[in-house]
Amino acid sequence: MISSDVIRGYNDTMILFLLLEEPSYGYEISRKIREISEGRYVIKETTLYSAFSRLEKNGYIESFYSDETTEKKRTYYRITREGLEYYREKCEEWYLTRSVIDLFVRDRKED
Amino acid sequence: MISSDVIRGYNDTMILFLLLEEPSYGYEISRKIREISEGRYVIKETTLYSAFSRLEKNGYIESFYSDETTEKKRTYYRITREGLEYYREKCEEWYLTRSVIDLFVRDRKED
DNA sequence: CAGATGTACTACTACAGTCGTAGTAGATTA
DNA sequence: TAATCTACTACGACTGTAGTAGTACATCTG
Repeated sequence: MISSDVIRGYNDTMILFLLLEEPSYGYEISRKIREISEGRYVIKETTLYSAFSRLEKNGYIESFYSDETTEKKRTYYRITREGLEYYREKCEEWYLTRSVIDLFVRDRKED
Repeated sequence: MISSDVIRGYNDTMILFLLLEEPSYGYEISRKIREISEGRYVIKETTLYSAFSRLEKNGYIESFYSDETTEKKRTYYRITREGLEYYREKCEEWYLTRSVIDLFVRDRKED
């Protein structure tokens, strides 16, 4: 399992990625991350909800309640225009970061 | 410029990578990181020195002073067996992490 | 029918790594 | 002689994540 200290800074990006597809809520996001990563990464609840509030505070996502009264009371989130913009920036940043770290991560001595 | 929150957790790995080549010291490590990354990443002094002390505390590097008395007083570091081990683990972790983040970083909607 | 499990959160505390700022001090270059 | 380079150390602050705990309702299982 991946230590989340490594993914730090990309939880927000993953959440936004999933919200691009459709509005969603905590538990579903969590489940999708686990599924997409095939269990390699499982986001902690605290991390997830603190990410939600941070993203909302920054205007990258908006919360709302489902119209259907039959449904369980839960908070849904949808991505905003600013959120999409931010997501794209993070993607660019990721390519750059990945290229830099790749330079330092390879075997040098074989002993 | 890359946000250092992203590389967080890989500063140690970069330092160890450079120490694999030869023992070195703060300023040189800093310079090499800047050079290798072609200026895309510049490690902060405070980050660097706190990484040194953390790595030494964990037994991944050892400090020593140069024999040459003519040389400027500076602390050198060399990587230990445990450091090499740790470096290898971080490399493996990186490949895994990279593969996971890659799944969430790609354009989904083109609007 | 009860109890376990799944869903959907909230609250609070703690910590590690990084940042910003500042300061020291000797060596080299202009 | 001043500016820049080298080689650090100290301190306080911030952010994101972790850990722990608790609430509450729904659904499945024996």
